[in-house]
Amino acid sequence: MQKTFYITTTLPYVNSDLHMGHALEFIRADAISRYKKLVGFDVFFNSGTDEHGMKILESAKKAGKNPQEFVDEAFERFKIQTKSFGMSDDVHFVRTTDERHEKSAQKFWKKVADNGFIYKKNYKTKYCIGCEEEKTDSDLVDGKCPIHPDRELETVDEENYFFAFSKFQKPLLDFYEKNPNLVIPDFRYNEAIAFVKSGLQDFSISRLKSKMPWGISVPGDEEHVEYVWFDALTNYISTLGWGTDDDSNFKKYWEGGTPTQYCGKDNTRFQAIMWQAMLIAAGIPNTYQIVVNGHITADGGIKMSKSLGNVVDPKEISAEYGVDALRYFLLREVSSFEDSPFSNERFKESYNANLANGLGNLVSRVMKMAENNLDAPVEISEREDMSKYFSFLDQFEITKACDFIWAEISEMDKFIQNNQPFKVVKTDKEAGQKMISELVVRLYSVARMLNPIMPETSNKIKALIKSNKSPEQPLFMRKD
RNA sequence: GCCGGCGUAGUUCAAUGGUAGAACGGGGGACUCAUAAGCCUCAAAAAAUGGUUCAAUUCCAUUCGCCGGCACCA
Repeated sequence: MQKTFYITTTLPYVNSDLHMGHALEFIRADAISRYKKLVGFDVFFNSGTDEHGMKILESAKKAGKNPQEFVDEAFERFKIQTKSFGMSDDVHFVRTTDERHEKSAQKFWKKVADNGFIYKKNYKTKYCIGCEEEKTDSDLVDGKCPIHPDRELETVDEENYFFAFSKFQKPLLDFYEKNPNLVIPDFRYNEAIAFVKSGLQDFSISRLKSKMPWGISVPGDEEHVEYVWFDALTNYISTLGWGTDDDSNFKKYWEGGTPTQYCGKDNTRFQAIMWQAMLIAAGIPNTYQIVVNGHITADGGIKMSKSLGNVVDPKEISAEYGVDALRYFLLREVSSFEDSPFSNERFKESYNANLANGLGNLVSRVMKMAENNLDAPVEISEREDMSKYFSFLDQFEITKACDFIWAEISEMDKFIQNNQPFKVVKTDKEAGQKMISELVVRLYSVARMLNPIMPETSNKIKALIKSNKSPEQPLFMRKD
């Protein structure tokens, strides 16, 4: 039977547009998904939108829409935006307002409750009337709302459901012990373990429907809805039909594979700790691996922010330079695990150096020689060994995998310079043709390796080779 | 405050107890198949102080600077 592979992104809160960090996460997961397909896995790639909660309710109200209408429109925008990232066509989008997800999430709640890990108790929190929202201790400055320091904070005291998170300290630590590669990179794993070691407190996981109706009803209690994060995290298995009549995908891809999750570093706690505890609580196998990305910063490692005017929108990059160029930068120039800077200047420099002058120019020079000097397209065998390249991807070292490809590009340029097939072919046709054919074979292998990284470009190069044509337009036009 | 990490050419990153590598950017050169691309070549770096050592960029300590983690942020 074909081996299966499951991979997921986190679900962006559908309230706002996708930013560069989302592009990074989505494109990384997409690249890994394509790589697994390339090496023969049956892949289930999950992504989608988180659509419940107070903030969405408020945004909908502001826009004068009912929340369902609001999230429906937002989801359409989301889908269009992911197109500009070059996501695979077969990605499964889950929405937390899907009926299927709601059923699954309720079933999950019930399971955790049946296992004795959900209970009711009073929940006290502080509420700022100025902001009209609950405040946590970390929101407060000197015990006051930083936005409305003159107003007294109200204490909210209501009955809520709680998740018995504290009972999972030992189970989690045991699980971590047995799975030393759960979280990549290791320094993020260390942070998560340190957090669990410092002690866990139970969490409130519901809200009173009378105050916040936009959520999934708590099974057996119509007065409450599930608090967003408890609901949202279950998407990773609801998308596979867990807890529904047809859970064959869950069995096939989650239980039968190595479920892998991508997330940003701000999300480590949710994915590596809470979600894992929830899975244990429900008696469901844990995630196999969690890959944590760094953040995209502006030049100088500072935060991107509207007020500083240094925000770079992935949609705009994609529109100006093409989807594959955006993918290239995020997969090669952005560190696989650490924070990395992104600016228009950096992007353009890298684009010109590596895509226009590097890859694009090489395709033109090789294929021009082939077109002019070979009588027929070169026969290609797809059997050659690419294990070294693949081994980087197995470790999610995507930048190193790209370095490997570009090292080959550079080798080919040097080969042409040193051996001058364009000259040889004039004096010794056979020898020249042989060299050119070899170059075409090597170019094809570059195209194969590019498949997960730059799928469109990969296909274009393969098509040129199969028809023995040079590109009519440069693959990547130089930008000045 | 506590814990962890980092500080290397203009920039982004490597490696290493014994001559510090690369890429981009900058200077120069020969060539021409190619997108004035490619190739060759030159200049250019270890935050500071002290210690261990025959030898420290690497190990240790201190100072300075930066970053991350320290729970309801979905």
